[in-house]
Amino acid sequence: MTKPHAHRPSTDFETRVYRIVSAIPAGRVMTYGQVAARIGRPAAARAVGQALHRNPDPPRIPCHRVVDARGGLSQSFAFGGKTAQARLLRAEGVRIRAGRVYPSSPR
DNA sequence: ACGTTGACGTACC
DNA sequence: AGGTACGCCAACG
Repeated sequence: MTKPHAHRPSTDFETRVYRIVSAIPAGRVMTYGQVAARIGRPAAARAVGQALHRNPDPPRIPCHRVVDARGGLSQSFAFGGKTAQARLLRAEGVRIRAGRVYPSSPR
């Protein structure tokens, strides 16, 4: 049974993105580019962002731990933008400053 | 099937 | 240092 009726037509790409992001431990962050590179598509950082935007299971997929190359938080983060994301990260011990995680934040 | 969109990245001014 | 321009990739209408 290959997918009876998936209401979520996740593609392989998305599946891999979610899988990698789900594995990011609390207190640590990864960049879109790193996730993309890990999938084998180093230039697909933008697509990674798209996939996270379509995050099917927010509570299960800690997408707040993904930031851009400069450590910048997501402006369009679900419900609250950077504020909400910053709050989640701070709760895990990640230092945020001016909407960005510190340069030396564990990756 | 094509064009547009978007939670990126890097180079350049 | 900050802002602009262009390139990349996958999903969607």
